[in-house]
Parts: sequence; structure tokens; C-alpha cells
Amino acid sequence: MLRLRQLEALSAVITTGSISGAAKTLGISQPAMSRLIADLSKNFEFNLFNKRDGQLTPSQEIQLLYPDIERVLELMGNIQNTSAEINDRKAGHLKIACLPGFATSHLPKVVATFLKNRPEVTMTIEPDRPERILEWMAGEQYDIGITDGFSGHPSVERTEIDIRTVCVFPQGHALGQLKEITPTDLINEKLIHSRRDSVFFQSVSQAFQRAQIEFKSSIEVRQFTAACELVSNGLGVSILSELDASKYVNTGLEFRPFRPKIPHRLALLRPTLKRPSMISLEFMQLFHESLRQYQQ
Amino acid sequence: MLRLRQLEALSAVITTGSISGAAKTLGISQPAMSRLIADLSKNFEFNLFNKRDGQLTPSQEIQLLYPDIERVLELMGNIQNTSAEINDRKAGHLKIACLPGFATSHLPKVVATFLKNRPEVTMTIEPDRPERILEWMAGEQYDIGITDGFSGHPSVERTEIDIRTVCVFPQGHALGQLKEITPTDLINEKLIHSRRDSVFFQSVSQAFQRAQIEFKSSIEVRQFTAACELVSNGLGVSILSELDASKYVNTGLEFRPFRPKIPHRLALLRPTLKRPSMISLEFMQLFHESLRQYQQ
DNA sequence: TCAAAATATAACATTGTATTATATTATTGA
DNA sequence: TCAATAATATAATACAATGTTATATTTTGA
Repeated sequence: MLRLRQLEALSAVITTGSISGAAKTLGISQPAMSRLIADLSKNFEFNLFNKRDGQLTPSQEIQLLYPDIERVLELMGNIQNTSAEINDRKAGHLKIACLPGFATSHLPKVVATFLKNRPEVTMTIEPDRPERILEWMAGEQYDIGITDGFSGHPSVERTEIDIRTVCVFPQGHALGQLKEITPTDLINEKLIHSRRDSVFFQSVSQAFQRAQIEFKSSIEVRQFTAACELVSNGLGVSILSELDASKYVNTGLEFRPFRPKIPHRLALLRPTLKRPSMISLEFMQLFHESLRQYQQ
Repeated sequence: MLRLRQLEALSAVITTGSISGAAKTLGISQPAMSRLIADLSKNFEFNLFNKRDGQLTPSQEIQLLYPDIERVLELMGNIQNTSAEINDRKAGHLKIACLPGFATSHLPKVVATFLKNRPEVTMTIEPDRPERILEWMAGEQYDIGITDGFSGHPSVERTEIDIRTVCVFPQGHALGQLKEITPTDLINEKLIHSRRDSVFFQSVSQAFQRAQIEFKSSIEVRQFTAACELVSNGLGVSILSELDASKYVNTGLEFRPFRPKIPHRLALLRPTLKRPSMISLEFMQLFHESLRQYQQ
């Protein structure tokens, strides 16, 4: 049976041109090297070297095999290195499924920070609708999912993060005078809001009911970016997470905390059964930390 | 230290999906396989498999390493196979330096026969002048040299082959009446011949001297192919080896043995110091045999 | 829940890989 | 040419890798 150690020995002899030199480069004794080469010679039944003025040069047969032999040794080195990098959390691949809003705003910054010290890590980021994300997580297609209004699934483990809710309005609007904004303050405002079937919309709508203020729906949008664009064009005001709102500051918008406190609940997901890789745990931690400043 | 056996074990577990299945495919006991995997797991400090409904599936980290691992195993197999083929004389590479005449006429047939049963053997055939061939052989650039008029060199070993000499003339020429041709028969013929400084020319010229017949030089050529072309165009007759002449039969030429017997001496060369590969010895033998029918 | 299957652990044999000590073979320079 | 020296091979031996069988433990599925 051909052994890896024999090939290492062969390679060392070819590069040094002698048994004793090869022994030195591999850091073993000369007799050990002698035997490795003798064993290999028995294995390959042809002669390995020609002796020419004191130098061992590879035989034609060995020259034929040499490229493959070197490749094997190189690949073994690669495997070792990569495994070390995986343990240093510097290599690996991460598949993240998230809401489209995240893919374009908050996530890229977190990813950039994460990859800065992990040059060998690669990532896949797939933005899609919440139902699709859930499906993918349950099917273990992705390592991490980021969504909102998640109500649980047996094969998906979640970490929930409550983000502060704010009211956004165009710069210079009268609401800017207030410290906090309640439904009562919005009595004459047109509201731009997310889908009516979303958990978050229902919480907001309840708050208005309790305050006995009519919720004046103006436009229903699917993404907070659209809402912010509309608000900055003076088409109304909106109630959304501070995380989303903060991306639109400096583009003609202002925001103030909304009262009563309604959390915008994000969910960080991972498949329950699939053992998470170290980098995926690290990423989840970093992502969680990145939201701390917006957390309720 | 990462061991090859561990990678074989890993690959078997990945393909079978279980430890015991992998043990079966490698033909070892289940505890042996258990230990190989445990050792590898200790080596790679991350987890190797996820268990999912009784099946072991490779972890993300292993998936990252798997292509290289498979490649290593494949290459080891290749090396084994190729070494076996070398021993069956079915693989290798042969470098042959020869006179241009050989490269275009006799050699291709021999090469074709040789390669028929040795599909993995590759060859380099380099045609050049005799001095260059000698130089290459002495410098161990080539395995085999084929030349003529070789007078010896300390680092080149030769096998000499004497080829019968014939006189070629155009079809229908009066010489066709004779069984053998002597210098006397050529008294009125114009002669097309090789270089005056060649060993062979000097032998022929001596034969004419002894017969006291003038050698009527018409054209001096460097290659027998040129001589044959000229002869078939009626520009004279020529004296050359039967080997060369036989290639030009059926193209308007005839030949008869030339007397006195003058051998056209070919030399099969190989470097003295360089240990010959098995295929080069086999090729030399086949080449020698292929000339038997023309041998004096 | 319980029997069967899969896997892990223990005790031990064999072989690969190294060691040191020593013999043999090449190389080299007076 | 021959002795000194370097290179390599062989022998005796230690220890780790790799296998075995026997047995315990865990998982799986009816």
C-alpha cells in the first residue's frame, strides 16, 4: 500500500538530491529516510533514482509520477491550513436569508465588519418574503434567517429582538416640536403603513383604537424604504422601527419615539436540527450586538 | 498530524452515511472505523457530521474541505494506477533522437506497433543531424538515438545493425536483368550518392576502386529520399541500404543486391550512465527486430 | 417501551515510523 | 592508489497507527 509518508520522503529526496539531506529537511534521522525510500521502492517496482556524480536524480518513471505526487502533498497542506482557518473562524461559508429591507440597509454594514477579520469566509445573502425565509430555514437551506413577525416553527429556533418604534415625518413638520409622539398627536395626519396583515400593523392599529383615534390609512406599502420615501415627499407620516428610520435620517426626515411603546419584533432564526457552525454563531452574535443601540 | 487513512474513512462515511456502512466499504471492522473518525474529529477540532434521521451528513466545515479531500484520494489512486502501468510497461515517456530519414519512413511503423499495446505511453521524436544526435545522447537529453556512421563516444552505448546494401534504378532499366549488381555493371551509369565524408560513401567508393571502375558522381544528396526521387526520375542510379530502398518500391523503382557486400551500419544509441527505463529497453528490442529482415 | 441496530470503548496484535548504534559503500583529495 | 570522509544501508528496538474481537452504550423505529 502506497503511503503518504513515502511520498513526502520521495519529494524531499528529489528536492535535496540526497537521502541524508532529505532526512534533514523532514527532521528525521537518515536511517528512517533510507527505509521510507526503500519501502517506496519496493512499492513502485521500478527504480526511483539515478546516481550521477553523487547526486540522486529522479528516474524517468518518477518524473512521470512527480506532478501528481506534488499535487497530493500540496492538497494535504491545503486541507490542514483550511481546517486551521476554520478553527480560527477565518474560513467557512455562511448562507443568510433575510427580508429585502435588511439586505440593502443594515446587513451590509454588519457583513463588512464580520468579513474584515475573516478574509477566507464567503457568504450567500438571499433576500425574500418572510414565508419563503421560513420555508428555507425549516428545509435547512440556510444557516441564518432574519425576519419579523415570526410566530414559531418546530424545526426553527429563534432569537427575538425588540426594536424601538418611532414616528417619522418630513423635516420641518410641526411634530418636530414634540419629544414623543402618541396617536393623539397624529389625529390629523395621513398614515403610510406596512401590510394590514402584519403583526406590527395590528399592534399599531390597536394603540390607535385604545386612544380612540381614527387610524387614517393613506398608503399601504410593503417595505419601509418605500414608506420613508413617501414620507420625505410629504405624503404623510409613518410609524416604524427606529432601525429602519435611522437609515433615512439626513434625507429630509425626522423621527421621534412613538408612545405607547410598541416593539417592532425581529426574529433571528436558525435550523434547530442542524448543528450551527462556529462562524454562524459568531455572526448571529455580532448581528445581535449591532442592533443593541436600537433595542427596546 | 492529518493522516490519509482518516480521509479515506471520512470519504467512506460521507458516501455511505453511517460508520458501520463505511467500515463495510473499506473492509474493516466498525470499531476501527469509529476510531479513525474519532481521531480525525480530534484533528479537525470542529464537528464533522450532523445526525439527521439516522443518517450522518457532513457538516458545513467538512463540505468546505470535501472537494480537496476527494481530489487527494483520487490522485493517490492515480499514482498507484500509473505505477502499476509503468510496471506493465503500459505507461511512460520515451524520447528518441534520430536521423530525419527514420522519422519519416521506418520509425513511424515501429512506433505505431509499440504504442498499440501501450496506450499510456507517450513519445518525443526529434529528427536531426548525426552530430546533434550524438550531442543529445551524451547529454542524456534523449533515451534512444538512431543514427549511422557512429564512431563511438565514452558516455554513449551503441548497438550496431548492418543493413544489406542494394543498387536502385528506374523501373524497366537494363540492370533489372541482373540478379546482383557489381561496380562493373555500373560502368556507364551516373551515380547519385550520399555525402562524400560519410563512412558509407567511402566504403562504396573503395569497392569501385578495387574493381578499377571509375565512380561517376552525378549528384550528392543528404537524404536517401532525395536520392530515390532522383533515381525514379531517371537521373541516375544509387547505392543505398535495402531498408531505405524498400520504402520506394512501387514508386517507379527497382533494386538488386549490390556486391561486394558492403554493410550500411546503423547505430542504436543510449546514454551509458542513465539507467534505461523498461519501456526504452523494450522499444530498442522491438526496433532491432523490425530491422531483422533487412539485416546482413 | 423495548428489541434491534448503530456506535463507542476496552484490551490487545500487528505494522508503520521513528530512534540509536553500527556496518557498508562511494567520493574525494593527498 | 589509498586512506579519510561522507553517504547510505542494516540491526535492534521503542512507540504510535491501525487493525482485531469482545462488550458496553446509545439511537432508532415498530
